[in-house]
Amino acid sequence: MVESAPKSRMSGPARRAVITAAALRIFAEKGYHAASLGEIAKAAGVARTVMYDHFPSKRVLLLAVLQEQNTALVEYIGARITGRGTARERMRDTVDAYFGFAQSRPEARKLLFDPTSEDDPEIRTVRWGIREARTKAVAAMLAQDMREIGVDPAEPGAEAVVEFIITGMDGVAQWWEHRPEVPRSTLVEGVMWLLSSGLGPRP
Amino acid sequence: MVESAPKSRMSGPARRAVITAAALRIFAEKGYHAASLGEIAKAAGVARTVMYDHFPSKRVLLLAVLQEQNTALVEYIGARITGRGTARERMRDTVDAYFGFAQSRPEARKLLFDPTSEDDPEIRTVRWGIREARTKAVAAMLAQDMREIGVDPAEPGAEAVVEFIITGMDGVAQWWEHRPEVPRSTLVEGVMWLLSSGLGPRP
DNA sequence: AGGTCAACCGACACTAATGTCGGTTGCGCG
DNA sequence: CGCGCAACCGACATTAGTGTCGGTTGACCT
Repeated sequence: MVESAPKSRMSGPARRAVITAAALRIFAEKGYHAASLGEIAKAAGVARTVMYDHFPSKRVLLLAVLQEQNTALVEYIGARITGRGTARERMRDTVDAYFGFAQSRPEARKLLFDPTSEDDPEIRTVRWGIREARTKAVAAMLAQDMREIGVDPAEPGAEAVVEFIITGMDGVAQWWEHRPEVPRSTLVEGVMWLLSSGLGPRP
Repeated sequence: MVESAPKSRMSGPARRAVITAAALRIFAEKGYHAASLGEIAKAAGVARTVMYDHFPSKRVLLLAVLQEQNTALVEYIGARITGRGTARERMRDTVDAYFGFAQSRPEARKLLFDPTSEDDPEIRTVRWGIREARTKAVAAMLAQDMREIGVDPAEPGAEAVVEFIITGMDGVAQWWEHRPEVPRSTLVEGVMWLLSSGLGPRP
């Protein structure tokens, strides 16, 4: 054989990591259906059929990537939220941590939170669970503030506001990808400003 | 032939309308790639190949649906925004009109504004244009308010806030689909409350 | 050293989708 | 009435993607 390229043979876990990394990129860029295993395999530097030595199907591969990135998110946010300081300080830290995650892992943010209309029921369920976990976390943070100003966090209007805030943050994160020169602190200030005083005068 | 079902033969425009209506539903439900022409044809009550007598390709069909729904949106919002009243009143009317659109045409909202990662460049361009038009409209509305409170609408922080508001509204609209019993006015009040005073005391 | 396990791959079968072609038939219009 | 256009359809060609199978070979372990 005139073979020249010494394709490195990796250990199972190492190869799996390479594959999930490639899959994250491709899935985030094209969406689940438009992404093909062949393309992901190519990006991971292996033949297409090798995929099946590591993951039983494309669907399971996506689910693995989702789980992986979700734990990465939890670790990322958790590591930066000490839980110290006033409610406002903790909120600010959380907002900042979320933008930090969006900055350092844009594909992960996209894959985890962009509302792509998916037909597969299990995928739908998993993604909804991830999204809901985030919603709950934010709602819990805001519940205290709301009670203090005399608003029942369980009332529909309050829930809607929580959704507003969460998806609004995502929107800012998306927008940020097109304007990476804007410093993170500017985003945090803008969000905190709106959250604390609406369109009223800036403090 | 023992044919019994008298499949009605429609005029060209009428059939096209049926097809785009079906396509809107299926595209919104499954996304572009997961939706198949066969399925849409079935929903429209015709054989699959009839699709090609009315639209040259699946891609063009989607673009047609997008244009159609976008003009529907513009008409819907435009018809409800008189432009009279104070800035706050107009803003309230706009928010209400948007939720009205989301309520009466949930699939259209989904198709037009959910950020699905699409690979086709032309589709991407069209959808981005639609989204940007909405952003511009909102930014123009808010510019006046911002100037009045001493904020330059062109500064990055202000832009980010506009993105926050727009995607936040979308988030509320999505959430509303799961809680349709909540009256529209509650959503409008919630949004207006946050926009005018943040998480401060409700007026 | 040599044997075993797993990483790796090419060829194949299968499915589902898009798009084409030729033909048929209902409906409007002179 | 009859003529023609266009709405409609079934059969086909083609492509692209998923998942399977058998075989090869490198690396580790005793």
